[in-house]
Amino acid sequence: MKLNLTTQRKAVLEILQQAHDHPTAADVMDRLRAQGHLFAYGTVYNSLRYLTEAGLVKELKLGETASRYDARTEDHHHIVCVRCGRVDEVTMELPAEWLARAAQETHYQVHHASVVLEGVCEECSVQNDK
Amino acid sequence: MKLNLTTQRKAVLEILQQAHDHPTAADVMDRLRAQGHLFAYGTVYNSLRYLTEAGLVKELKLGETASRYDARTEDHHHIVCVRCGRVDEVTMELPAEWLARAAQETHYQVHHASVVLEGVCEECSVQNDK
DNA sequence: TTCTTATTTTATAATTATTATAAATTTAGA
DNA sequence: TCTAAATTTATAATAATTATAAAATAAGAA
Repeated sequence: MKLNLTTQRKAVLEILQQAHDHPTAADVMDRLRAQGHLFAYGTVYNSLRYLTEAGLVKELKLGETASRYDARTEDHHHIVCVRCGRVDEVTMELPAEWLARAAQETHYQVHHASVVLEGVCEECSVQNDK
Repeated sequence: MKLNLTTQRKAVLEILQQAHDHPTAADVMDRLRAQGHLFAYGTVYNSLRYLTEAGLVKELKLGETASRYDARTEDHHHIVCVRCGRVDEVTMELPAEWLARAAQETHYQVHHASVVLEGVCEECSVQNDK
């Protein structure tokens, strides 16, 4: 499958590559608009799906209602601040030994692991340090 | 806050306690109907939220479109079969040392961890063992 | 018990995130 | 340049869930 990066797909990808947070489709839409790009909503979703299937971005389902998107495609985990909703990366991998034991316990072939941590980010715990 | 278990809330709770899988709201609705209970959809959602807030059940957001519910309230993780969608429990805890390192890396106070594994369940890998 | 108030259920409408559809536009290759 | 394929657009549809307001039920005070 050859890659077909149209103007709108490229613009969406660039938004994600420049983003330090993990924007939702609606966030991407807003940022495109801020750059003067007025694409159809469907096109943004379509682009996000295309880029995801092409392996250029990852779709994150962190238990919120909306998916988030991430241009960092190396496998990694996430941590969500329960106060402000901010999402950060966790680059550490789960111990292979732990995964092996999980496979043993469940009798599954384990292909993939995703960890979502919850906690309070540094900013929030400084602000509200009661 | 005192617990107010109405007929409908009790019925929903019992469905979840008897379930070996991890039913969605729609599944719960179906099983209630199969028992002759015809509650309003909103009531089922309302009951699920009530029971969740009361700590009697847990809401699982595993990256599918619909939430699943679990009457097992001890903290545990889940594994999803990518072939058949079945969900099983993983009772092993993450190593405290791993969580501590994650806290250090992210500068978060980590409150909670949830692991979702993906793989192929025993049945599916036997069936389709190409 | 009866009256009053609070809680809950019900039916329905509204909302949110997302996907589907069909026409119009753009792109690419013959 | 012509034709076919792919893509964008605008809009409608869908799925899961929440909100609303009226009706029903439960609980407490008199």
